[in-house]
Amino acid sequence: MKYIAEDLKFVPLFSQLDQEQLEIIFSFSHFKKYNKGEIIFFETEPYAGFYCVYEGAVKLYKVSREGREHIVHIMCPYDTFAEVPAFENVDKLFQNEAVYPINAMALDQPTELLLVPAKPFITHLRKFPDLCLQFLSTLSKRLKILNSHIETLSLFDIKKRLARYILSELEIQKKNLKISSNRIEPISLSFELSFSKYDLASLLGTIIETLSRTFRKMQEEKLIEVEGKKIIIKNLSALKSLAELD
Amino acid sequence: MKYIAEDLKFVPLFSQLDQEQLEIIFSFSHFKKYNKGEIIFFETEPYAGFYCVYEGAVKLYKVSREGREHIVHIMCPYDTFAEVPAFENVDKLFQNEAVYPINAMALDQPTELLLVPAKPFITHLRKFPDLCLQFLSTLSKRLKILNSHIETLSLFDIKKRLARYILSELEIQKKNLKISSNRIEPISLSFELSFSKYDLASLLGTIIETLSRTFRKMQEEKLIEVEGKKIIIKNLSALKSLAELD
DNA sequence: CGTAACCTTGATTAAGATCAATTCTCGTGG
DNA sequence: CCACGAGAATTGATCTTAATCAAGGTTACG
Repeated sequence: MKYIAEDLKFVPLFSQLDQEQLEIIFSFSHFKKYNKGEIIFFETEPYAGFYCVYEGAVKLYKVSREGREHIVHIMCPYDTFAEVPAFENVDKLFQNEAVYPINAMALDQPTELLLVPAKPFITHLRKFPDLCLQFLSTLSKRLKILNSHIETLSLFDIKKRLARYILSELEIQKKNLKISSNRIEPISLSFELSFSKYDLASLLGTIIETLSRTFRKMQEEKLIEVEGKKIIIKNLSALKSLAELD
Repeated sequence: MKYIAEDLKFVPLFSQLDQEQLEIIFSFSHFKKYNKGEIIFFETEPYAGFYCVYEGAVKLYKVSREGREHIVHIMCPYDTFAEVPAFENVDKLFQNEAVYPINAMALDQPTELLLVPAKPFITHLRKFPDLCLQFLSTLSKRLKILNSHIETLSLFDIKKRLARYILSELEIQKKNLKISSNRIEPISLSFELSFSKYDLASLLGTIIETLSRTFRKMQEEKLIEVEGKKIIIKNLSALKSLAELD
């Protein structure tokens, strides 16, 4: 698939920019294609720039010395990631001392990303005050997500974490429905996992065996039903109360 | 104590601003004093603006329904906090729908904060492109800290978390020494806890009993020595290797 | 000197990780 | 079309870590 500068408009980060500004950013950026399981960058690798997902999905994850993996984020189309080293310390960036702070791996078969090289981008950024504000908003949202991730890890057990995850997926689906259809559709109480249960376990800060047992418990309690990758919500209000979101 | 506009210069966030800009921000901001244990704001409370610590310390924390508390951040002089709702969604902000995302409590007896009201601030922000970039850098650093917090919670046991905390305190001390003294001083291998062990436990995602036991174990292994609030490092390299930072 | 907050220590329990054995699923090639 | 094998997922038994419960000790401070 061939993309053009206008496609950048779908990226929330760039949605406020005019055609000319988009062309500038597009001119020094380039597309990269990855296969499932392919590494995009490793932690501590020299920083080139930030990425924007066009197709597929990307997991951002940390690995402990013993090899245990924890997924911090899963990025979907039009999400941007790895902006932090671009802004954190501009001097460091221009001295080529910035590094990626995390590992990134493609999750889907054709994962297509736009790489926006940081140095030309930062050089242009001063000219686009609106883009600055947009970035502030994007980073603020990211901070909020990370805060809630910390809350989840430190205060909730696995069952509650899973309940929260299921409800958040439902929310995303609701939003997507609103965008894609103009007629009123009944909100579906089911969704498909878009990645393996292994990755879901890692996202929830646990391991696959524990996740499997937790799914079983929640099925026994008639909260949900699991068929392969499909999750069907059977008792929404009980799920909300379990997740402490009612 | 009486502060003037120039004092804002010590705040990294405002360090690049000129006198006139500082005066503007100072003109619509105001100081607030808190006693130890006093609440600064609760989660979900309507958002007024962000804070800047002048004196004392502030803990930012989440509380679970069962009453368990987890400290996400401890803010010290010249740190700013609660900027996120100002940037996250400007429309929401001006419709008075923004709320604080976390709880904040003063930790020290006289805690003095500057409250910068968000609406006038955002109105002015467009005129200060450098301040935007400074905020991007501040939020990026915060993101990095939160990422490492998540890594710590999900991949390290309590002993490793404590080792990491001790080493990070040593780093902060090293930095402060560099700033405050122009002669070369030997780097001290001890420091004072600046808050209670109860709060330290909560910061590390555990409870005070477990923290107490962990301190004892680390003393038995001759890694550190604990005398009240004073922590003395006895074996730095072993501590680094435990924290996986060597 | 007395009380409250802070901290330590021990015994017990519970959540979740680890280890190990199967089973399920799906893509590939014969 | 079936067989094979690899990766994904389930299940059970056991172990480890850290939380909970309970009691006592220390410190700070009016």
